Amino acid sequence: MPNNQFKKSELYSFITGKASTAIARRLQKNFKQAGIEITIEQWSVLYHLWKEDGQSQQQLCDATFRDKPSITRLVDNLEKLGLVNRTANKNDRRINKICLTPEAEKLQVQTMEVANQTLNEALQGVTNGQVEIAKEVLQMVYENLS
Amino acid sequence: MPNNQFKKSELYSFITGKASTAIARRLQKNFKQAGIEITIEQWSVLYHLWKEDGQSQQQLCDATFRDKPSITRLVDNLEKLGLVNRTANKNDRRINKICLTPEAEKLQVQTMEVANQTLNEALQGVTNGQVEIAKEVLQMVYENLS
DNA sequence: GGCATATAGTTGTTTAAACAACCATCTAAA
DNA sequence: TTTAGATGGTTGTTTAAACAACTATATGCC
Repeated sequence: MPNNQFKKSELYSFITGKASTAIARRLQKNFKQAGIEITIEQWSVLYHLWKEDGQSQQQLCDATFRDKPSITRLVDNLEKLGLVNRTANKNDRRINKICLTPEAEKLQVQTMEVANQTLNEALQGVTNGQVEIAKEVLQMVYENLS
Repeated sequence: MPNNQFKKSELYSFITGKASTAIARRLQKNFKQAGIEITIEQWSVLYHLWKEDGQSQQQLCDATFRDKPSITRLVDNLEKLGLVNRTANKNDRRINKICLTPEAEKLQVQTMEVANQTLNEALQGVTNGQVEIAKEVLQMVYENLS
């Protein structure tokens, strides 16, 4: 196992994900400074609805890598905020279709700008090549464990 | 801003940290399978106490990248589990010295083995060189945002 | 010594994650 | 057609994160 020596020394920072925690905190802070009053978890759901509106909760589970109870409650809170609506699917009454409100549509441009800016802050001084490799590694980790 | 094009396409996965979430879940699962009944957050505190016992809560905040209330409650729970003790520092009564119990010492070898195994699962098929670069990128992200 | 300020830690509240248990609806097979 | 199993979603409970407000102790300055 040739990787072992190296892997051990990297154990802690890989497992705890300090970098992604740092990005998440900074994004939340930048949202707040921009007067955007949503959590990053709520934003991650909206992000996928902006890509494709009207998805089911199960589809949102797969897209956001969260379990069903988590999505139930995130949708609950987004509904309370007036950002999405649940409507029953007519063919299959088990399924909730989650749709964006006009209010949520308005947030898209603004939040994506903040998110891009945050990522630029995070990746300052990192080359495209390095980011490309980091992305590949993180993708492989994700696939190895899925 | 030459990186912009690339960065945008990576926005979501970088921000949400799917890889570190996946590692954390797998580690928790592997702990459970090994009959180890602690959370990964509790483990992360123990990890730093195994490195250096008797640290203050503030030192644990810095080491684990958590805020003071989080450490207060993690230490509360570790104390309830009989894994650490709080003792007052004699020179400065504001400071709690957090010390491992013999019970916690026993967990070290076992949990580090599970953590290493988990990391090997996660990094299967990834070369040392790639991991090295990923580590550098994540470290730079962390420093950029700290 | 007395007071402002900094530092260490705690408590309250909201949001979310993980996991188990649960209900409702659909599907497929006997 | 009825029944078993699968699928979509909800609820309950514990643990943790984030943030603000707070208490207690220490330090430095007048």
